Amino acid sequence: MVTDTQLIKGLLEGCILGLARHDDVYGYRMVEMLGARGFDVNEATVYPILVRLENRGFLSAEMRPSAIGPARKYYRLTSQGRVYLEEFMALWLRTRDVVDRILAEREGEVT
Amino acid sequence: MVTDTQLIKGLLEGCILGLARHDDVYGYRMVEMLGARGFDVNEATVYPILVRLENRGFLSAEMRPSAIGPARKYYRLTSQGRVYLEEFMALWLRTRDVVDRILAEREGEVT
DNA sequence: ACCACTCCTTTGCATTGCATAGTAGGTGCA
DNA sequence: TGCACCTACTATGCAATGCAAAGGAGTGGT
Repeated sequence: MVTDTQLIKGLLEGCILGLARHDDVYGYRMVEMLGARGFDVNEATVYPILVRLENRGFLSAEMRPSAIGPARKYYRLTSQGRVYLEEFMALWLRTRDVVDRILAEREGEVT
Repeated sequence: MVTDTQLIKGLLEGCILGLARHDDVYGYRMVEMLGARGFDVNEATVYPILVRLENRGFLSAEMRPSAIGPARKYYRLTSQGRVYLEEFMALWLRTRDVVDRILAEREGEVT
């Protein structure tokens, strides 16, 4: 499982917004989804991020009853959140390419 | 310039090891190299990382005189450091792919 | 009554990047 | 000599993040 605490700093926020892009999702479900995709993260990691994203206006929340347990807090991406997600994705692509380039450099290519 | 404080957390360490992979490099030069590759980082960010990597045995240091200024502290990747760099690269590739997959998901692909 | 599962919340800590500031060696020009 | 200007490393303190640990509350099975 991909779980280096330092490596995923800052990535989770964007990934969580990404998960809520198409459908409303509740926190516990996000933990499961992230795990299924390779991010073995803790609930105590995801929930504070959701609170933060809601406070910043990137997610809106709504409680809905569940048939099999306590009520769920469904999160929906706001229009502001959509803009922020776009910015995050652009930043991610650039950062990703910089790292890839540095790690791929061979002898003699150094400048 | 790619400079989201949170996004690059944990990435810099591996990138710095990567820069010292083929040739001995001194700290000030690394700041320049990172900047040239798209990471606009501060000296106060790079030097503590170098100290940390040296203490952990991943880099070895040696002072050498310079023709144009004060002596430079050249860092060389140790065999331990080489192993650690390999591990970092593997972790990076996995993490990168997970993020890419989450951000690329379209409606209906959600599970 | 007890346990397991689901779902959310809070507290406190370790790690990291970095702004800020300081120290110091060397060159070149007046 | 004095001074400006690079080069190069070091130290302090803060903010943001992930997360271990713990708890609470709802539901269903035995």
